[in-house]
Amino acid sequence: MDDVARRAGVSRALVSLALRGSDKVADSSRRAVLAAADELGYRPNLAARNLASKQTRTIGLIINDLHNPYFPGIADGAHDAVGRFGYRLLMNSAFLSPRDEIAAIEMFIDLQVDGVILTGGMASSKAIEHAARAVPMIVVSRPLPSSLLDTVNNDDYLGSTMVVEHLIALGHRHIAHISGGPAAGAPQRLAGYEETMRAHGLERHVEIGAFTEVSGVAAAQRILASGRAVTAIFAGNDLSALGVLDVLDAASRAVPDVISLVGYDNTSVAALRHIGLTSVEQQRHEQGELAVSLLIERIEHGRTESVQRVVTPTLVVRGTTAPPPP
Amino acid sequence: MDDVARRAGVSRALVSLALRGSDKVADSSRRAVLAAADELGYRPNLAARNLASKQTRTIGLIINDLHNPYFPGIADGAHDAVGRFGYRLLMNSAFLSPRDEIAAIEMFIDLQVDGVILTGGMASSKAIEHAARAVPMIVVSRPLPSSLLDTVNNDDYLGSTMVVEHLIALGHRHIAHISGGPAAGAPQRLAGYEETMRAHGLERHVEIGAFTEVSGVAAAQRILASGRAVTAIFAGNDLSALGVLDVLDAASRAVPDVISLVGYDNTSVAALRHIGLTSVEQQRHEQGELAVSLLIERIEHGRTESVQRVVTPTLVVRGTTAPPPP
DNA sequence: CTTCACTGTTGAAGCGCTCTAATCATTGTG
DNA sequence: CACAATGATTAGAGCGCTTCAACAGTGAAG
Repeated sequence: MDDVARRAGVSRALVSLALRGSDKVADSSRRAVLAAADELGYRPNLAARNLASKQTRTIGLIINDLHNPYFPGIADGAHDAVGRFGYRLLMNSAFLSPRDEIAAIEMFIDLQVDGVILTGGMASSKAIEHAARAVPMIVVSRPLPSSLLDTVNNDDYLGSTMVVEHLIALGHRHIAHISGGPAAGAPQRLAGYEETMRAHGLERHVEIGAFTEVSGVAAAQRILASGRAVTAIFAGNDLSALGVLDVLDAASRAVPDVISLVGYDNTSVAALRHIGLTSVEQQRHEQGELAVSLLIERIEHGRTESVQRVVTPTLVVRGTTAPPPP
Repeated sequence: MDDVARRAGVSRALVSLALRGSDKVADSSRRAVLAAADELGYRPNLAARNLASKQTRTIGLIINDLHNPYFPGIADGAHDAVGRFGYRLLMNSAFLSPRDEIAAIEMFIDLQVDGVILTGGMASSKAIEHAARAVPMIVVSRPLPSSLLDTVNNDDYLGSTMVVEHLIALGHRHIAHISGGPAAGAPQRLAGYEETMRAHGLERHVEIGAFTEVSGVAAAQRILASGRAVTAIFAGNDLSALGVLDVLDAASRAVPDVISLVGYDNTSVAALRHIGLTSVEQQRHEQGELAVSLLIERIEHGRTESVQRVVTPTLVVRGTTAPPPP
């Protein structure tokens, strides 16, 4: 920076101001500084800048599982929003391990990021709240009520009722649900299913599974083995729906002619033509954007009371749902 | 840090040494420092540490496209290796934009990371080489020969010959290839296909596409429309294979009974039971690990001559390949 | 005893920036 | 023409750590 100052014939302080676009720098000096910096190939050292200014204009995003096609949409939204606010994004993954998840949060805190977005995740709420004391934090796609942090979630209950209403409107009466058990959002989806079925006076049929392909396979096999005349299956998420799809295929139950199938999350796999799974879009892009703007409120306007935002999902109808056979 | 020093009854310098596990700290002092740090909940400021020590023990990983299921495997490998070397990983995405890709690299340089791993990517080799002058860099899964950086790639030529040999061994003679055009690795896969076909005296049938689902759809339609008696299709990657699968399905050409289909990359989608696509595993975990250790060689042992490592792929046979119909 | 070689510890000088308060230059005002 | 007001610039302290050279303290060797 001294070199740039010398070359531009100004002081180091002015170089600092000019480079950050201060309006109290004369146009002539600004041009001289910019030219000198360019000629010297000067790039400011962020560590020094962060240290001196005590802020990084950086937001840390922790992706729970890189292999899960659900999360990239959130990252996209965050990326777009962050750019608008003049911040930058730094990412890390929890690599599906609560240990690594906490390590990622702590690393961001040590790096002095201005805020942290945590997606999904399995770390204990105690550990997360502890971290939230050290940095503005928002948890996305995991219902985690806390007075210390904000949350953004899709309305899983509503999304679930939309699925069931769709199936009922098609004429289905025997609809089974494969629940994700205790996984994030699963209880809400289960509740939506149960309430809607009850409201329509229909009998419920729930299999407890998980949000994985194999659990979908197992649950589908149990449903077939039960002998009950199910005409539609509402899987807790897309991945388990794919497991179901495979079982139905192997058992020669045509989808959707004999059995309709619905997933949840509207992941890229569901959108593949060859799969064409009816699913629920959680507005991930919007969730990501919302997370950033809520974080900025805390960072720049010092908000401290916690906010829980809910986003409205939409049903994406594809080829796996149709009226039941006569 | 001063607080910790005071509480432990030592100097700040010794706190620094103790916290970093120096062996020239008396056990008693070390315990005192650790206890004091713990009681005070002290966490060192990384910006300050990086600034003072001029190293970050951090490696930056740039994922070309978060939506592409190919990349997480590399990240996993890098994550594992980085831990073994006592470094930490920081990630960013190129969000499929050459602009953002360069921005991500520059951000890492500004943050003074010790090394950068670039996966895939579309930035110009000139821009990448320019960045490689500022920080040790390695490019993974993109053939980019340069004396300024290292590369790790899967042997696409070999993988491609393995696919063709597999199909020929099954009895296929009329094998079409859908090329990824100029995409990373595509020319090598094309060459492997052409050479192997030629070596066996078989006629080649190449459709130029891209590494996307829609391009697979278009190419498959062209193949069917050509009227040539193709019994096997080797798609350039899994995604385009899925497009092919859908077209074959719609045209009632049973896979693999009538037509065999092979992809490339062995992504998680190929592994889904319902898809079960025969594909080529690029040893992504190994590529990620290798990238880190090559980077460490540059960082810690000052290696400057460039290294190009090639990893041997393996064929993963699943349900989409079988002997051709009689 | 003195000397020497360690081991353990510390004071102080930076690392490369930002930011406050002070200074300098210029213009407008009475 | 002095003076205030405004705008542009700068000196220098400081951010929280590392690191180097210097310094005690200790026990072995002479």
